[in-house]
Amino acid sequence: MSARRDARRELMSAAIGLSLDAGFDATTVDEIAKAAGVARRTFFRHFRTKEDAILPDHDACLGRVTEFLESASPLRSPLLVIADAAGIVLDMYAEDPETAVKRYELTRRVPALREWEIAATSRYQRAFVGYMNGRRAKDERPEFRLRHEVASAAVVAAHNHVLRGWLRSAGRGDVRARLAAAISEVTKALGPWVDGLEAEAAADEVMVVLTTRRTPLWKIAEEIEAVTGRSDDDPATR
Amino acid sequence: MSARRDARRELMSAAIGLSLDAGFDATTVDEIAKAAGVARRTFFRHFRTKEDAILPDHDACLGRVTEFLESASPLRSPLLVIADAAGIVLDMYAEDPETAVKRYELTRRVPALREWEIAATSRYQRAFVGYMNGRRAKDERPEFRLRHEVASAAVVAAHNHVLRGWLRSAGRGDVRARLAAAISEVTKALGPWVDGLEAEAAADEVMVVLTTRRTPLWKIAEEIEAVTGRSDDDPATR
DNA sequence: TAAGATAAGGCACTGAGTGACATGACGCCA
DNA sequence: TGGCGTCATGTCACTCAGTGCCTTATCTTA
Repeated sequence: MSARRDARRELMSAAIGLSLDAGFDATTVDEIAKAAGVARRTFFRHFRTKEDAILPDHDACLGRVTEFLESASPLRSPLLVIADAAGIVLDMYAEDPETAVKRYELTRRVPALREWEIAATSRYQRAFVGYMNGRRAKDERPEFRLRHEVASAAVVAAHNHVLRGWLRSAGRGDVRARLAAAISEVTKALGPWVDGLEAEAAADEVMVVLTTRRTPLWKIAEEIEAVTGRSDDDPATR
Repeated sequence: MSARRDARRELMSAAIGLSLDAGFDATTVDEIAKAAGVARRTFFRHFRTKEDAILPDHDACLGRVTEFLESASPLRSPLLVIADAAGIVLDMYAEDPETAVKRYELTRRVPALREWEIAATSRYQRAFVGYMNGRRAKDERPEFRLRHEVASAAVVAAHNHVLRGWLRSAGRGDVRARLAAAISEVTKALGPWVDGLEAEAAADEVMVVLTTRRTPLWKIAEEIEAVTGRSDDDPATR
């Protein structure tokens, strides 16, 4: 089992190293396998394609994202939930800045890798749309569908923008903070529009707050804010 | 010259037909070429990849789009300009609904085609971002960059949403009208945010209107509306 | 009609990705 | 200790996309 992990890691770093050195297209799977000390066939046991060996494991990350979405509180604003989900993706990159920067260097240069990455981000976007539609499964008004598409695209765009900026700066600075800032910008513009009609309905909804006698008021307020996704300087609920 | 066009068309319809019939992956380039009555090598003179032969000519369309963007009036709202540019893409599909529906059927089933299409749409999105950044090249405030990314993503998402809906309905109904409606929705939400800071600056700008004595007032008003991208029921300028 | 350009054919080659089968390491149980 | 199943790996052979190079046909223009 540990041998397997090692082979995978060896193959990844060999693929990235050789591609940075000689170019992605000029690097063959044979060379990568040889450099990693395994057989060519083993390469394809670990990675579906050559691109797979270079880019981060979006399959696994998408799994974490969908899991997160499925277990997200139905009380929280959908827009904020998908924003948090985008944070999971960002974390994957932030976990290993050095490799992330190397990968970025390659995706900048190799069209095939760029397209592969774009396809991956679009899968996240589809997951976001699916989640938002699910949150309003009963109400299938087409206006909602459009807004969910646009909101998901906006969150993904903000995420990508922040990520690219961070990678261009060689992985320095606090990405998460920058994402939070960008998301708050997006939320400011899209929040009222996206949960506009839902907010109308929700305004009349009874909300049950379970807490203890001892809990300080500010903490209860904080909880409600986190769950409903609003804050006192939010124009929608001011 | 006409022979070339014919070969290209033959190859496309053969590729689409055979793929619909037997599946994209199970259809080889040899078979497509044979069905079109040309040599295998000729196929690759017309199309870079097998996917290329199935999907619409996004290269050409992207050319039209960038040309349109380059020649767009610098007075018009950037958001509306890219919305019109999205209309150009939609027109490509609307031009031949029957083929568009067939292609949609294939992209739904074949991951490789889906990813190809996604990569194509992302190129449009990059063009939109480039255009918007160009419009504000002097002002490089990062807030703008983010907003341009989000706005472009939103327009593309709206376009794709409308396009998919139309294709699912087998190409019936007025796509352009639906796109206009969706874009107006998006503009409602994003307009003030996207050209927010520019609007502040533009509010003080002197505007020179060149017209003739005879031109009726309503026509001048129409021109100004078209050029500045606002209307009387637009909350931003109401 | 000759010359020159341009599209198409023929052919051989590289390299990604797959399927079938063999081997070798490791743990489990008798 | 020996037999057994499992799982990662290795070996070999194959298909097919995509490319380079050279040849052949066709069409244009002087």
